[in-house]
Amino acid sequence: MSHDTTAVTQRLQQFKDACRRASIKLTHQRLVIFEAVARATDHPDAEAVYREVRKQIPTVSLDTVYRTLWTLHDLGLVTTVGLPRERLRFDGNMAPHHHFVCMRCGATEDFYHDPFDRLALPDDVRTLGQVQRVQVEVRGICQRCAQQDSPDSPGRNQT
Amino acid sequence: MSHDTTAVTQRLQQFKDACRRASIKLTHQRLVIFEAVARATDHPDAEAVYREVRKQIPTVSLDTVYRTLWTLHDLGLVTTVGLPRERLRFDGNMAPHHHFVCMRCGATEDFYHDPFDRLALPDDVRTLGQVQRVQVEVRGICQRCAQQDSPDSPGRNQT
DNA sequence: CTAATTGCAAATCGTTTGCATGGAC
DNA sequence: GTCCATGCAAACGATTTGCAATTAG
Repeated sequence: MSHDTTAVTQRLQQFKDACRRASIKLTHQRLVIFEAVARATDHPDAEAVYREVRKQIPTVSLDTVYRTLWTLHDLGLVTTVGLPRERLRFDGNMAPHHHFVCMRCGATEDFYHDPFDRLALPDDVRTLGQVQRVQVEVRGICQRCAQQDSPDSPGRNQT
Repeated sequence: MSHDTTAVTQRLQQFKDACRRASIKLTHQRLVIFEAVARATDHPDAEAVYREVRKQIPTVSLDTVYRTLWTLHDLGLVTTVGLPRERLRFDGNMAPHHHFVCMRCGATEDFYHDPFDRLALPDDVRTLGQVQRVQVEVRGICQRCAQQDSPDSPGRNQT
């Protein structure tokens, strides 16, 4: 299972353009790493990308993969599932609620909105598995971070 | 800012009951730790809970906090933000999409559903910060894990 | 009294960093 | 030729584990 091939090709071009614009070097490893994440549909962790990339570049190092993934993230070409650079967080609120997550500082605010508590799921989701809970995740920049628009945590802040 | 006090008291009772039912010991540290997470609204990490608990039990150890939080998680009294025991995952799919996340194995599947791409946010969310993206997170147990209903990863699987 | 739980210290594992070499521009 | 990017190895930090002492039931 992979994303539409044309889409990937298109995104490859996007990547090259982005490199030129950001004037960072378009290296072989970067290209292969980007292709690996762009093609993947399973939200791979760094190790998984590493394994994939090694098929083409047996000498890549894991840290290059990490560095490149963050670079792609900074270019806005890749996202993280959940919060980037996060540690384990616990939530003692068992009532139905939703989250506003600050992509800069990681602050996570609860909010309540009944309509979101009873979203109608499309049927094909049911085929994926047995649903336990549905939550809306709003990503953005929180008030505090938005104000001190000066870099709170420089770089790595896109979506 | 803390949750409704009555609610917390109520949950404390729930906790005691849960302990009895699960026949695990109701220790002082467990009680205080539970109260700390139940009262918190900021999705604390283990360290934050630890700091809070130390105010009442200066001798607790951080690992007891971790162990207890997982116990609470297993009892279904506490959730994690994002996936429990997760590592950093990347997502190369920049098109609007949503996630089905398996709470047992961590597999994350994309799904597409236009209506979810244009959910109307309640106004009070705007006050929290500048919104960048809205995503629906469906938590559950994926097909594969549901089938092999035998413990794939024993314990730590509720929501 | 017994088995579960705690606190401590050491181990583990994912991720990051410093530095010298190599490669893109 | 210059400076950025890579690979290596070592550092780091969050989380987990083994073990002996302690305590709830």
